[in-house]
Amino acid sequence: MFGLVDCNNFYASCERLFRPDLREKPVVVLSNNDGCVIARSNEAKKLNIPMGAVAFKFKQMFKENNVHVFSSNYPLYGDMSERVMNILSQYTPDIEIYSIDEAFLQFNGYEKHFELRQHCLEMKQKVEQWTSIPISIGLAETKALSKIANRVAKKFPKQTKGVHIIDTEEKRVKALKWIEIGDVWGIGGRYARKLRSININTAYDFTQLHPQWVKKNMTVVGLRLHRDLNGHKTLRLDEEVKEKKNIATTRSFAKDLENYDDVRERVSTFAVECAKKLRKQNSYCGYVIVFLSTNRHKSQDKQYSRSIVITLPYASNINHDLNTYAICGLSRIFKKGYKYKRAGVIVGNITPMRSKQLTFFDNQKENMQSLMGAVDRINTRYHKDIIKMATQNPARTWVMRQERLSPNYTTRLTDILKVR
DNA sequence: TCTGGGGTCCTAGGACCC
DNA sequence: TCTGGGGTCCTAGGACCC
Repeated sequence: MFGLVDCNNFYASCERLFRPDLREKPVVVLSNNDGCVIARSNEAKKLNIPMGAVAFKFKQMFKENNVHVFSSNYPLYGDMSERVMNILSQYTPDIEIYSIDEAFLQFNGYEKHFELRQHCLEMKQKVEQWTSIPISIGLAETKALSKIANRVAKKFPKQTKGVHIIDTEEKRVKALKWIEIGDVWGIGGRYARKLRSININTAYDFTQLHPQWVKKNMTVVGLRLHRDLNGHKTLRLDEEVKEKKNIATTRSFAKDLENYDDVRERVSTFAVECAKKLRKQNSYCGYVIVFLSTNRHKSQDKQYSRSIVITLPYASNINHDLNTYAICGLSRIFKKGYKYKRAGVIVGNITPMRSKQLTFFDNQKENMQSLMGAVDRINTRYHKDIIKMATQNPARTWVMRQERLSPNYTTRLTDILKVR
């Protein structure tokens, strides 16, 4: 059996951990730059605050309804996620951490020793006791079905106590007929529209389609889903923690930027951040992509958006290298006369450091790695990046708009809760 | 004033090889 | 009238996820 564990309203639940006064109160968490709503407590959902609601448009509404608003606090969420995953992995060795708030579990041979539903109820209770994060669990014979079982558990908490198991054909059909096509894992907006246009409205309708039609119109990805939903184990548990294939650092700016130097400063910072992420996973990258764009929401402004790929002469993860090539890319795509809203650096063709391909010339100097090591250690110790590239103007402190940031309760000594 | 950020996989088609 | 067959690699674009 597969189990899918999903933390309920994860970010909002994290914000409530150290704020017992917020229990049963509407809580929302905003995206970077406090742009839009990305998590809502049940009470906030009841107020009909939609996912993705634009924060400034709802300001008044939040005030009138005493909605507690938070900026996103990723150190807190990341740490709580790790704690939850650790508890889950005590219940089965077979676990795939699928996202910050979700994990697939596999239970092989448990039926001989455990009543699975009971086992999961205990697991759920343990997670809630140790972390205060409420979770829902879906169980079924395939991954895609466990995902659907999870939705049932979440939608009917009273009847299911947060754990739903699809273990009969009758339950499978019932769940598939209940779930709308657009809510199925793997069916996004485009496919949902296409399927509805041929009168496929539920997951069940989808399972009745001919496999060849699915393959032709939705590629093998759709076909795998089709098989999985029909109860044929197709998608497998992916336990391996893989090195990333791409790493990105991208941001919207709090204000529009028009000057080349201002945009260059941002791109420089993004490039250095990418280099840092690469070193953290012991990899090099082979190319750097730089992109920039104007504000697509302001249709009255002239629009411009471009990206460029710069292939490095040798694989690298050195601040200086990535910075140089990123700026070189920017200089080729930057055009004067536009109001820029967003830019980013993406690195790719990532290879592990242990298998570095040397070139005839241009090999980076040995001592650069030790220099980067020292920079990382110093920057970690002082919490912020006190050593920067000169292109990252230290006088300019670009801060993200984070007006309602909670403390790093669990990851920073100075933020630990005081108990008098 | 104000609309997020970071990922993956698959396919078709072009360029190239012998 | 008329010019093979079998490959690989790379990239852009389209779909999806949380």
